[in-house]
Amino acid sequence: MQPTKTDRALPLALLRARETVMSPIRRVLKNHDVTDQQWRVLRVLHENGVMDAKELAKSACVLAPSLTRIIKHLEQKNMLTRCADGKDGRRVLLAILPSGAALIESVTPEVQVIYQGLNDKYGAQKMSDLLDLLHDVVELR
Amino acid sequence: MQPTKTDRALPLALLRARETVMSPIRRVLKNHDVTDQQWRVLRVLHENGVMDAKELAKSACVLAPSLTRIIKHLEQKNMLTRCADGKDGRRVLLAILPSGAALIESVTPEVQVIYQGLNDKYGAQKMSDLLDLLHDVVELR
DNA sequence: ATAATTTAGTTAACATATTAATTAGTTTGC
DNA sequence: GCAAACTAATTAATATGTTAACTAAATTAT
Repeated sequence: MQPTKTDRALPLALLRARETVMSPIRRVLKNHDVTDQQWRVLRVLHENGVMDAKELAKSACVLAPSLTRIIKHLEQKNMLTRCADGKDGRRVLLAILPSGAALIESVTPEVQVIYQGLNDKYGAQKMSDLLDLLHDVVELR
Repeated sequence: MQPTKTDRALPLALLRARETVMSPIRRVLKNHDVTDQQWRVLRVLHENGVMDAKELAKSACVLAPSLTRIIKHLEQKNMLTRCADGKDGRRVLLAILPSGAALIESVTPEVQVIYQGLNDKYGAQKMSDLLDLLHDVVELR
């Protein structure tokens, strides 16, 4: 194996796979006027309830500076609220608002269809194997 | 399987895996004053010789507008050259220059070490399986 | 041949990624 | 109890991602 050869380079393979998967999903998100990062943030918040910014950033896989801007943006759209933590003056607590939840619930079924098509074409077993291998990569950290 | 559950979502898993792999590599690249995209562009060009912008963009997995900017940047650093294609006035032909090649050759060994460590910890067989599965994802396109 | 279409590349506008520096609040050490 | 160290979040600066619009060159169709 030649790890530096472009055609067997892991980072590039991960990027290409992500592009393939995200491309049709992005079209759906575009129709609903959200970027995929904004969608990720809202989704995580929808699943987990109230979270502070650090937890949210880690779960949604966005960096803190990006999250600051995304929050600002989503706050103006009334998708989420920001409030200070009473116990720790540094922390910012975030919660999804009804219009944010409504967005999630209207987008999710459309995305489900795409995921299902992907699963059918790719194979459920392979998909599961792939997810396991990807999680193992993250465990190396 | 719940494709919309964040903890089994393929795009997020791909993103997280990429972060894990790229993070130490980025530190190396940072020391050599290149971003990973610039490095990818130079690497592909180094492997393939003269290419036009479209081929390069596809191989390096960067979008055309990004490539335009990256080329401008790398041209100013004398890492590559741009010249018009005689046969097709629209095309731009690109070739790596000695200082670009020198950069690749000085960075590659350091990155090799990181890849090797990753391979050792993760396991060569699993790595190969993962790359195969990722290539299969791209084939779905 | 020439108008219509297609293609390659660039530019524009906005959003995010990345690192570093900064600010404000909290904890630790002595 | 207070200075030092740490932590959470924001701001700043530069580079890239993403879509759309645009320009120029080449192809196609009639």
